[in-house]
Amino acid sequence: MSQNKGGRSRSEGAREAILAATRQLLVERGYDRLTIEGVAALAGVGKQTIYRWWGSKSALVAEYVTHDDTLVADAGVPDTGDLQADLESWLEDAIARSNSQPTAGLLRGLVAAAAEDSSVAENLFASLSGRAEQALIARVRQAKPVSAETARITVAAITGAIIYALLTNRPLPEGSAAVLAGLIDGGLSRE
Amino acid sequence: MSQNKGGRSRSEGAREAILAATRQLLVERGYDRLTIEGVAALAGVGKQTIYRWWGSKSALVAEYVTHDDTLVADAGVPDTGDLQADLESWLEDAIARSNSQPTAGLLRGLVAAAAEDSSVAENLFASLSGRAEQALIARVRQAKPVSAETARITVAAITGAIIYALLTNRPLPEGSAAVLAGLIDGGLSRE
Amino acid sequence: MSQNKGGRSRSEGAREAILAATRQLLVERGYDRLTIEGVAALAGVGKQTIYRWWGSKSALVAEYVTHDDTLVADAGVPDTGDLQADLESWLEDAIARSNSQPTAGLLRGLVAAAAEDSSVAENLFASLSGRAEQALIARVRQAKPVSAETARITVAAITGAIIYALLTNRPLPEGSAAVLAGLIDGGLSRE
Amino acid sequence: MSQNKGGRSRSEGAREAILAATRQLLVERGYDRLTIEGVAALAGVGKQTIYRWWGSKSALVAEYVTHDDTLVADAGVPDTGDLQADLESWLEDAIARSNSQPTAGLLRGLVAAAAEDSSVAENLFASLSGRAEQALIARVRQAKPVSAETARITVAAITGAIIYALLTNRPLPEGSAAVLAGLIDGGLSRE
DNA sequence: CCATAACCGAGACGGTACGTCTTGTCTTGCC
DNA sequence: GGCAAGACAAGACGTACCGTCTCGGTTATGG
Repeated sequence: MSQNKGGRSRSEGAREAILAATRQLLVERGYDRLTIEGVAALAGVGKQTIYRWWGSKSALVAEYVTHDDTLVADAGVPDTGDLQADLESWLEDAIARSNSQPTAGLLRGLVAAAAEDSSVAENLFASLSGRAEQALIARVRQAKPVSAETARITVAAITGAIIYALLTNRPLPEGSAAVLAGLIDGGLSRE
Repeated sequence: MSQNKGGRSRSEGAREAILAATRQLLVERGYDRLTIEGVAALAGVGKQTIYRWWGSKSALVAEYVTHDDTLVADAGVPDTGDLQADLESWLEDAIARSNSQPTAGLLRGLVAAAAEDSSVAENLFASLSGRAEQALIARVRQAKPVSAETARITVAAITGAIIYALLTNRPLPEGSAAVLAGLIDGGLSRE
Repeated sequence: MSQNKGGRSRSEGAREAILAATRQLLVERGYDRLTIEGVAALAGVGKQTIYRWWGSKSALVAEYVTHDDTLVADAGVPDTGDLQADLESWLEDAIARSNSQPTAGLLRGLVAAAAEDSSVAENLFASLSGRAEQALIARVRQAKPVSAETARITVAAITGAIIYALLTNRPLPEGSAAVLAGLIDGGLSRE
Repeated sequence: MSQNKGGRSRSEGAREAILAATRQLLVERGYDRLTIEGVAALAGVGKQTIYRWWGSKSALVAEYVTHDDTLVADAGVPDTGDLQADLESWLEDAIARSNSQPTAGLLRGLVAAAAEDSSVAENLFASLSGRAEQALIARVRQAKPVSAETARITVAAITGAIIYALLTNRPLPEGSAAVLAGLIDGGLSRE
């Protein structure tokens, strides 16, 4: 039932080998020095198999992004009743993850890919911050009487701080989670 | 004294034509579809003239970034005594600039370049937010009794919000400047 | 059995187009102004297709030489019993061929190629005079009691006279075939 | 008096350094891998100095040829009264010279240059065999009642045999001088 | 149970761009 | 004005990948 008429089924092994090779080369070489030929060779696969199912480098990266669960290990924001503490612990985790190699290099490659190709951007942010973003926004609005838009901008500032640190190669220091959490808690209280 | 020993002097006209062509192609095609051959052809210049002085695509973009004054038209933060109002008007301007075409496309290309190459990142953020960043940090610390590090993180959150909006193709809405300015004013008052 | 393992077979059409383009450009521009890019463009072929199979300009010319049958239209020396007459008619033909355009220009190009690259020399002389040389030597030794070496030198003198005329741009005049044939017949009778 | 108006005279040192460098590179790399830049660098000279006086690679080689006396060390054919013996000793010398390194490589380069460029051919053969050719022709006609044309063709055969050996990388063996001399003596006696 | 059809690895194809090398011209400053 | 130095526009070099197109071979139905 997986295909219309006769014919061999798509190879799941090839698909996984390709996505794994994509990840490895993205880490090792970055987005624009990532080549389809390199992926094919590393995955032990013909180029045509890649072009058959993905069609372009960006489509490949776009799918890789939604497929790798380790990028957003824990999307859920804890709820102990203390917004400040919950935000802080979630941020602590997110910042630590974005600072550790090889994740940092991988993320930089993905940001490059997102900047070059809007479909990658779509998937990256849906997957990376998207789920967390919704949770964060809901959590914030639960505690503070603010509009959805205001909450969204606020959350963008937090996510943006992490990306900005990544791009400028200046990792966020120890107490950053507290500062950023305080930004929300204090900043929004006035509205 | 224009050069050490014998030999023709470097052509200033060629240098300017190359940087102008770099800008144009960055806007039109983005960073990874920007080619040295394309720049050379558009600038009416031999490829060797580019490689003699820059050596790589990223070096070319890195210099373009520091050379283009229109990227950071007004780096100075106004000082009327009212921090909230000053931040808001400065942000209004910065957000408007990052939203207008073709600047938005150009910035996306530059973010891609920065993500791929750390020397571009260095120059881009030194030039783009660097000067403003220092001014903002100083301004904030003048009004609030916070550490330099805290101020830096806070400013990163604001800058990051703009970049995040750019990357996700979701322009910041009207009232964003006020929200972001309020973030600082309210968020830091608790420290 | 057209190839070892998987993969598309070599294109015979491309191979022929490349050799034809080589010939045309050799005639039009000579050996050192013959470019691989020019051959590729004229043949409607990617450069890599040339480099895949030949690897250098000289290898290309070397194969062209063994491939073009018109260079040595008739390698056979007639045998009417009269050595002098047979040599003369064979020489008449060879000289006429080397004097006619565009063959003369082509031969000059090939001599240049042979002088630059010993593998071209190998193939050129194997193909051009090689077969004829063996026939001539055999024919001479059949009529005259001389050593193989002596016969070889004598034949080299005849071939050399034609090449020398070509190089110096001084075509051999009418009666040359008779003079050269007489050289053998008379010159060797003394041994 | 060496120039029209004011200004520095042409540097004889530069001229000689250039021709010496031309010779060296011709031996080391052959004609088509000889570059003007290489000559300029080796001679310690600006490129313009070469272009000012010669204008092209072939002109440079063409002048080098007429300038190097070692190419035709002894142009005179001895005259002891015995034509066969005189020819033989002259040929012995010529063959030995064409077989010895680095002269052989140099000659191959020059033949390549001659095949590519008719002005080089002109000078090469005027210089190389020209003087000797006239002497040989005169000497032969003094002994044999043949036309100038016949003598010229005969001499071409001898010169050609040496060039042919050079091009095919098959050095003429020991007794070759005698065979070639005999060719003339015997071959022409019938006329 | 075997023909048909879509998959697979491999790799040649026509192309584009790479970064380097050389050409012939043109400054530049010293002699 | 000659000269060494060297920047310039142009364009070929040989290599790396692009995305497409065969090749032979391998699963999978479905007639």
